[in-house]
Amino acid sequence: MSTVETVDADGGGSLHQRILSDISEKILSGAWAPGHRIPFEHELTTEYNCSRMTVNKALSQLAKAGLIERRRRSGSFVRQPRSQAAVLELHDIRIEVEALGLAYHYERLKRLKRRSNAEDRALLGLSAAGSLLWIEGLHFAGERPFALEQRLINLSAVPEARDEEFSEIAAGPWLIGRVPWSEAEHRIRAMAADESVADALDIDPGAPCLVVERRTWSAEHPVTHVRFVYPAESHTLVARFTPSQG
Amino acid sequence: MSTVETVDADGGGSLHQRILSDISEKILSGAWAPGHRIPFEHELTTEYNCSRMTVNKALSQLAKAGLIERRRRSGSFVRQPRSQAAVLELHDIRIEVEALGLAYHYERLKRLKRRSNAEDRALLGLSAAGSLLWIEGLHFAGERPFALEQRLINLSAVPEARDEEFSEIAAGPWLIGRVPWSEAEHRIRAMAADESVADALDIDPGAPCLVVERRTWSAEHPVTHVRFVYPAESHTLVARFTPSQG
DNA sequence: CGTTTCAATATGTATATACATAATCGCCGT
DNA sequence: ACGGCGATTATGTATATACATATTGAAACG
Repeated sequence: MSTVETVDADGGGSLHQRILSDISEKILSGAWAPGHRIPFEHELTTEYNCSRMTVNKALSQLAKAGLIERRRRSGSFVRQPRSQAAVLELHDIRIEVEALGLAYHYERLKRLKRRSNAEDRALLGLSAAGSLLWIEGLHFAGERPFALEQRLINLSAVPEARDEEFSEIAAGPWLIGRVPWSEAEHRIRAMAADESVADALDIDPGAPCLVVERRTWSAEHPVTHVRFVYPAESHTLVARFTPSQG
Repeated sequence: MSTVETVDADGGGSLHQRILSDISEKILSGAWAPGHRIPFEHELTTEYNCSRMTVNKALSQLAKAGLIERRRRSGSFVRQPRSQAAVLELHDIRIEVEALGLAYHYERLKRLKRRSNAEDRALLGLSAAGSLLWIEGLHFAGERPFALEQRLINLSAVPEARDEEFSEIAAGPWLIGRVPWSEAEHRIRAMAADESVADALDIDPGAPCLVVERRTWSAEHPVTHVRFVYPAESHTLVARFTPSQG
């Protein structure tokens, strides 16, 4: 018979995900040491009561990620470990500037309340529409622009922000004092300044800039997405690493 | 009829690989700009004359790598920051490139043994003079330069490197297999490409680049200082954080 | 006029199947 | 004892199919 039983239906994630995380867990916890042969595909097929394709996809992904190594006719093996983990502080621009011995001040450029569009939702990681706050501001070191800030605030998560003008105080410090964040993600890249950025930062269009974008969650709720644009000369990020176990 | 026609049989790689690399290429070359909707699965199915599963697997992998974003009912789109989703790990460029479905290869440009000068010692954090190795090489994604590597190796800490040519293997993987590192420091910034960098990476002078510098120690001894220069489009760093206690 | 409902559509995930390919094991003949 | 060769086995890659799910756009409704 050719009926397809869809097994899923558990509250959690997909079977694919479960296999992935189960095996990753065993490897990262050390339960399966490097060199250990993990069960054959057909054994996992039995264990998870699923097809070989499903197991195969999960194992292929682990192989691509470098966690395991696959050998025909022999099976799949736990690879020698790589290290990871970063420590890079949530940077407060005021502190950075003052550490340079310069006077800090902040200036709001724009403030706009509106309903979220698809792009906003992608940036914030929102699933449903809702209202949000869009804020643009400039951080100064002495008389020179130091960084441009462009920020989205999810008003469903932080309704109090609706009444804030953010004309004197930057949204970052304001949020930190109010919303306990549980997680953040940074994306760091280089970019050429476009017209409006160049104008705000008082640099030439096309000049290289460092862009740091941060998304913050509080208990699973997206809170804010902020983009800092620094002229290339004004900023270097520093991060220190130590290898995680062996 | 239920016969399965195996189409493969071309001298090159698999169909999966071909789809992956075709699309990666179009995106990295800029032919498909951010926001552009790439063809629907069923269209690619026709173009490559294959099943939806095959296309789906390739697109899913690109989504995981961060190159595209998939939206139900709407299609798949080129993402804003051309990125790959590897966390700011000890980044192995080969793995990054291969995750995009592109062929990786490395090419050594220069190799020089010399006594350290003041600048070298500053970069490595050395107090006394000594001999070191200066290596410059290019990492390729397909035919396109992906990153320029400039490296100093402290020969007092790694004397075995004296006899290595590093013409085929990059120094990174070589060192990892040999020297247990205990600490590393990263500096990240943006920079305009100068003449020589632009020439090596095949971009315009003045184009924005992301620069990642890493200094590595092994038991208090400086081992190596390496600088990776990425064209702005080819790379985004991603880092995740959770607050250290509260 | 706004809202609710519903069908169409594209992706997400799973199944069963088929055949290719690489590596290994064991048999066999010299 | 040794070298070669074929059978076995595990993974690699593709097909066709089935149904779930999210989102959009248009029709129906109050």
